[in-house]
Amino acid sequence: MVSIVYKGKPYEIPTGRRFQDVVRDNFKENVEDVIAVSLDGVLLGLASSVEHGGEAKIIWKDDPEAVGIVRHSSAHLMAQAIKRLFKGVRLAIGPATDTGFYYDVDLDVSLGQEDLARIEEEMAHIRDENLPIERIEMPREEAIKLFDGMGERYKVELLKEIIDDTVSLYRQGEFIDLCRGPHVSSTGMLRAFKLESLAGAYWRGNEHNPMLQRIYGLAFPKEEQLQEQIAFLEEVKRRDHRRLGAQLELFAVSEKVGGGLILWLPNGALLRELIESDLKARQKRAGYQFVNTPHVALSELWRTSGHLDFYEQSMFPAMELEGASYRVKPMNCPFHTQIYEQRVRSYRDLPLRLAEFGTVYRFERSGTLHGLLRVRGFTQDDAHVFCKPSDLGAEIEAILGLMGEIYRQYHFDRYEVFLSTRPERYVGDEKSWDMATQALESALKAKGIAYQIDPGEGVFYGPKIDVKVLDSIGRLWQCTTIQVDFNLPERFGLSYTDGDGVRKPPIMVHRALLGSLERFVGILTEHYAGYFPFWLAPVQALIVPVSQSQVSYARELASFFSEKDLRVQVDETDERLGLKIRRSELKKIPAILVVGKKEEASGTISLRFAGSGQTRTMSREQLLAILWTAVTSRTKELSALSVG
RNA sequence: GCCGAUGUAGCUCAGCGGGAGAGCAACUGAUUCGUAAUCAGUAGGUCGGGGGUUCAAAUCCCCCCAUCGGCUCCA
Repeated sequence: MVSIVYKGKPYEIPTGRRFQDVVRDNFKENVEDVIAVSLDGVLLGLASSVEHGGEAKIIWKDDPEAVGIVRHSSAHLMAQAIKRLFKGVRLAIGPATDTGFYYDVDLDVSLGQEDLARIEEEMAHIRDENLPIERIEMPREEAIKLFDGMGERYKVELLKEIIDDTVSLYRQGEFIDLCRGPHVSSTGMLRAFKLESLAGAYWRGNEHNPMLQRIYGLAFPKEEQLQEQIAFLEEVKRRDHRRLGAQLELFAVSEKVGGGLILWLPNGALLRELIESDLKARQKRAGYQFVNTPHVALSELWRTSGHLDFYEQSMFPAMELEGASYRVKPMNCPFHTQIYEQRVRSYRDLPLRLAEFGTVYRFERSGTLHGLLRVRGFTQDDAHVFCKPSDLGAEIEAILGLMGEIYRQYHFDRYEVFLSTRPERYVGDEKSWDMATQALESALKAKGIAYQIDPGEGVFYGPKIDVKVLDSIGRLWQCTTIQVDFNLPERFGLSYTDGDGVRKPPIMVHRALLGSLERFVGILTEHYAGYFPFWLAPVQALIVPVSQSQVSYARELASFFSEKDLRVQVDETDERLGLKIRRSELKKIPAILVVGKKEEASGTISLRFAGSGQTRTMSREQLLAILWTAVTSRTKELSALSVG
């Protein structure tokens, strides 16, 4: 007998009794809605037996702990369905994910989309069979024999690595799987699941191991949550920058040019130019000087910098010409060290902040390319700050400040900060690493920025701060990176003369605020779902005459606004108003300026806000004031501005 | 790079051994229009590229390229 406290009341329970019975008979709760029990904070399935006393809490469907259990049980449900449909399948692992689960299986035939539907159907059958899910404990050796007999070699491999003498298995109907649990108490409790996609995955994530077939599914305790997730995925699809990029004519990739190489179309190039000139202005104000450097350099430079030792697999191969060997640049830093070297530097020159929109090329495996987000050629908003050790903290703080300022104007209100420490392969001594790491950490603390440690994720030459912004639908995107480097200055023999007349090596801080401009435009497109704020919109306003007779009035207005540096076009096509508005809406032009007989007679304009469809009539001067406010204030929604 | 899928008109897609098609976009004409699709007509394709099987290939097979979903990788 042990004592279990539930809702403040103690119950005397015999050991060995299953929690299912305890919940039903002792606690008098409806087992149907119970996912699991938490005993002193440890999750136990209803199929587990009572071993010791403690404080019990029931995990209901709505509880946050329920979701992981449901997903894990859904993975078992799918595995069972697959075993029924495909003979000779060998199961690998089937964990829960952020939105559902997956199971890796080894199968002689390759699965197709139709199989997914069949498996899902079979899962529904098993659900309807409402099979009880039982927990079985047995000696490890016995379990090995059992799975070996079933031909489940991956399970055997896993079992052989378990240290415990006793292992737990879960059984539902004819299906049995090695599993720590907990699980829901019957297959009938799994109501909300949907198979998503098929993928290849290496056994244990190692590319030298056999490739298994992975089936992804969504699973939630409740149907509404599943529907919400499906809606979210549709929203993600709607915002896909590749789709919007084509629709809004921002960028293209051409098979004839090559994968991962971006062609910026006029609209995208304009967007990029706006972002660049804003960045340039802000950085100049912050004491940066802009430089330009070439796209290739002698291989020797990359030898000196250490890239050929640590980074070669990401670099394009060498070009041999006139007995010299050249490489296309994967980074800008070595060039900036050479700009530093153009003069004898004194402590009075520091900090020296060299910035460049430097286009770099990195070889990415073909399967990893993805729109603007993963490319082979991209432009970094790069800079290198050369400074004295005593300046380091202030420089990092200044960078963090500049970063926050820039994020705000793109309506990224929240971001997460990661501090990456020394990786396995690194250059330099541990003492420098510790100093650099500490400098980053204290700058974060001084700025009051919360951060997480990312152990071993630093760059080979130093620790770094990575910043990921949260977009408007809650996704994280890596943008800013700030890396401290004691190594490169040493490799290139950089120095400055200090106040005491001694030559000392400077510290170099590598930093990119937006990261890559390609990537950032991709992120922005998804963040804004293609509805760029007024100051960024490639075409800011489209003047639409109601009929051809207002074309000259429309042209007159167009030159009025163009002279005030607004990007305005006139739709002169001989179409109905409805169609012209529709086309403008599809292009996501923020302001539609409708002019008909009435407007022409009164010298006014009817402003229609894209998206919302609201309209408001006003004079050209009033409109100009609104539009200019939208530009200077970086307003997200034009309609949010009230008439001045 | 690996696993799977896809590649047909500018875009979205149907056709899957025997006439290369639809809608939208484009162009021409009619219409002169009041806030998300006016009507009619015209033109548009080496069916991703190459090789093979076949009397005959968009369709079947092989190789390559690109894209998509993953895996791995992402200093």
